Amino acid sequence: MRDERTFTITTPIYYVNGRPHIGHAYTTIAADTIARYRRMKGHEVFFLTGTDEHGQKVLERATERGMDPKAHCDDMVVHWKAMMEKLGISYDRFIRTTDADHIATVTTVLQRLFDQDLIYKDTYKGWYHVSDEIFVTEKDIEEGKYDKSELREIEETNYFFKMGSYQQQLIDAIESNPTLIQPESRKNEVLGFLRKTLGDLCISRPKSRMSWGIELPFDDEFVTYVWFDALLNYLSGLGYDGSEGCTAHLKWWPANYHLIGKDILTTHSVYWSTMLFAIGQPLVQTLYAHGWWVSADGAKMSKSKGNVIDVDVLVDNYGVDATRYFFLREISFGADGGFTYEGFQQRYNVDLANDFGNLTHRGLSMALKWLGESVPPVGERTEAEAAIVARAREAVVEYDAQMEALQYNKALEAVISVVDATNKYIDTQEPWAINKRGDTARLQTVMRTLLEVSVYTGVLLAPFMPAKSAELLGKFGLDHDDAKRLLGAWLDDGPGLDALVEGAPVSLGEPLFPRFRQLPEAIVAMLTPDPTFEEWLAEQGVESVSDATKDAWQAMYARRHDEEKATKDLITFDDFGKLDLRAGLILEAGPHPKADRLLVLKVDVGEHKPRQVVAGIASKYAPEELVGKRVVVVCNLKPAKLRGVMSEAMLMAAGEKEVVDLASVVATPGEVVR
RNA sequence: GGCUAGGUAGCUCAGUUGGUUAGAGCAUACGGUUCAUACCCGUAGGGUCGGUGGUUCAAAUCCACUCCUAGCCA
Repeated sequence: MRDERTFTITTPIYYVNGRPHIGHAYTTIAADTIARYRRMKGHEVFFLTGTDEHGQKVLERATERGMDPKAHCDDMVVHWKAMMEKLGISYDRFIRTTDADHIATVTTVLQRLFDQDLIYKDTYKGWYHVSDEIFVTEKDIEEGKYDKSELREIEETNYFFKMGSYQQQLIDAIESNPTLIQPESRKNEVLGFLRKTLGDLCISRPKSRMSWGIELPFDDEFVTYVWFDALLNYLSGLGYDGSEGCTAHLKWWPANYHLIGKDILTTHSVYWSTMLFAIGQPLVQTLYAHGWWVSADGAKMSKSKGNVIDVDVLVDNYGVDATRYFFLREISFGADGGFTYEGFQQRYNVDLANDFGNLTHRGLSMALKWLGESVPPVGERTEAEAAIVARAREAVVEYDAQMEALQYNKALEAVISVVDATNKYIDTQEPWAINKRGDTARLQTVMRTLLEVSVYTGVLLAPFMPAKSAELLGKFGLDHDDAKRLLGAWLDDGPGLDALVEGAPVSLGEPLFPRFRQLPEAIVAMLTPDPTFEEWLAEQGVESVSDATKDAWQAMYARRHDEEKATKDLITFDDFGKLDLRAGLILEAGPHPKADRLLVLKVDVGEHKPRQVVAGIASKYAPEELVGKRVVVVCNLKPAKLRGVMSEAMLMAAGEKEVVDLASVVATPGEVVR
């Protein structure tokens, strides 16, 4: 058994035949978060990820581009590393199947298994589709899926791995080790698969058909087929050289977790496990197959439908930390999740802006305003503080257990529950009232509690939100080493909410997560399908256009495109007519009894009695300077109580956040404005 | 056609091995509060747990059939 204070986690290596998408990002974020957590716990971590670069599709793409396959891969890998960078992924090794050490390992393993008669050569007959370069089944042919003139019955020789001989050993291993495949339902799925007879695995391709791969050491007419090559990265990436007596990888192998998407469950649970049997290496401790993010509108994701989950866009608009948080918070790791941008923003606003971000900001604001820019003394704690401490202690235990089980959403729930409890605590303690009556000692205790909770959340959220956590802890003069130290102490003895040092400087800074009132423009634009010329042509049912008519088509496309853009967000004249805008004259103005920012006005809008209007303009105008001012009033807005005072209309004013100026028109009160 | 996953409040979902009045968040309504990012706190309404049948003292949970949705495969 390996040292428990080391931790190995892997993602699949990603096939470079395309660009990274949400599926890759999701697995990688999950792996990164647990890797960061284990490092914080003081464990030695090896986080392995990388790219799978051999095979037919990569070769095809390289050929299309007129490039050498390796050069093509070098080019593609840039996108994958950029994704990792953007998502803040702290991998320890980025392995490529074209790396020399990996190729050496695969070669050694192949030779060994061949020498042990675990790989054999066999010939089979099949229907080969010439232009698609694949073997097709009898059934496909019966169903008429392929053009008969393209099919040729050929005999092909390949090498096979004796996978089938390990069937029973594999079933036994899965049944005797309940944590080998998770979640539970996946384990049952694999056992179901193993009820059928397990065949042997074809592990080669003749070079004449596909040359981009690792050459078989015992037959230079063949290369290794991708799975055998790719799966071995989990060992080669950890230093395994393929020889029987190799021990270089044993510090890290067996890995604690292989994280995979549910689509590659069989290859990992069956192919990889039997390969490990053959090689004589222990199986991974846990193979964890997680679910998918799908578009919540039920439709398959596609660019033209505008329902693609674009991680880049999320990161650009909401930040990398919020993006990481969302994917791990929203659903249970293992289950599928439905994604909408509205849902994302709602989760962001509720959890991050309103609850967590606002809590830290309001706590700091109060403390700085009333007690100055340093950590106040703890003072005497009452039951209320004891309850918060107790909640924090419970939450750490829960958090740690859920993190270890990769139940990220539950770990986050535990942290957020402390945030919720603290918001309630503020409500019941009413620090503003304590401040008013001048009870400094009590105020210090309450403020200190709030600051301590901020530190607490900052530490526990660090694996999920490294940058925001650092920003928050920085307000208290703490860094990641402090976070590590604190976490260690809390795991041993429980948190006491006494991490800060009295008198240490604190600063307010900016709110961590600004609230979003509307979806960012970039996202709205993306959600509105905007077909390219080619897509538009296809929509018109036009398959191809001659050069002669192309200009005309393009002009038509441009015209339609502009028209659609111009009409998209327009309202009709009728819509506008619904507004009852009138000239008004302010007769009276006074402060709102219960809100500093509001004023209560009486405005003549030409009716027998003036309207009462509550307006949020106290920051700009004193009541006395408003009397006599001529304004524009929205008269058919549904009346609403604003902090207890009824408002029967609204003043029009310039200014997005703060009022800049009131709209004014010199006319008899009641005159229609349009 | 086969396999897999799912169907629980208006929305998104929890519901461990069957066991009190089926929960949470959001949304809605009402109330409280002013420290804060128009935020926070409280209360309320709202569900024949897809349907039918069965096992059981007891079913959202187990079984059978069935309808619907999604994905995969042939």
